[in-house]
Amino acid sequence: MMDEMESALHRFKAEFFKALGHPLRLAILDSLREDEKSVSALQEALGAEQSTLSQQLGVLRQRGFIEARKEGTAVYYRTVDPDVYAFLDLGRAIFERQLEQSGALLGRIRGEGEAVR
Amino acid sequence: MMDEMESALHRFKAEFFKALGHPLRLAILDSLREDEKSVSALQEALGAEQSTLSQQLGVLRQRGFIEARKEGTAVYYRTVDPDVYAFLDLGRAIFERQLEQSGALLGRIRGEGEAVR
DNA sequence: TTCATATATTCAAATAATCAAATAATCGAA
DNA sequence: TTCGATTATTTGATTATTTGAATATATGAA
Repeated sequence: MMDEMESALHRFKAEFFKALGHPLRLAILDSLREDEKSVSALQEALGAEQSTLSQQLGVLRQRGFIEARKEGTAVYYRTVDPDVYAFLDLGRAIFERQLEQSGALLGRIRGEGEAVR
Repeated sequence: MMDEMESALHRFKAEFFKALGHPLRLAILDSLREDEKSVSALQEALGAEQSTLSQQLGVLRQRGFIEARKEGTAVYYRTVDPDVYAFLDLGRAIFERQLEQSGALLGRIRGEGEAVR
């Protein structure tokens, strides 16, 4: 039987993965790869509702993925630990293999020339 | 604005992460690190209800993380792509740093000597 | 001040995920 | 066959997550 400590760890890890289990949150992180961005810049870039965006930014901030800097009336978000991108990219590699195996729709996603992450 | 292809990719990736965003599913994967295991062995090891376990095995299988082999009346599950463990471990490293930064409860989890994943 | 802009928070509704009990399906042994 | 063991599926109840509209808050400019 699993001991308590181990399952506590699994609970924490699950929280970590859950934070990444949302399209908009992934899009936000990708959007912050090169530079910090203001909320309105993200809104423009991602085409999300203001309140929705703000809420998902809150999730990512709570879980420690991003942090905020205030400048006048704007708030700029940036990635706390750039290593998450290595992690996300490794995730992509693995999940691409899964898709390939299931003979899936990767072609459409991967596209040609397009630098898609 | 994000184009459709990119957001489709984010949706797929989110599904991938979401599959990992559950304590029992993580425990299952960890349990399958070294060897395949039957459902009843997992049930014993993880202390989960039979139906709950079977359901979560189904999620992991659907998403392509594990696959099944039938032997008599037992079903043995194994990890499809062992590289997911490198991925999970990298995830752990990153999320540990997040915890440390937030001054958190990692000590208790990490324990001494105990090989916790 | 007051106003406009940017962001966060609250709220309610809709949807999705989780759980465990009950039932079904499968298989080997008697 | 029938029985027992193993696993999967269905079901209903519960809880969690997501969404956008509405409202609140903060800040700088006039």
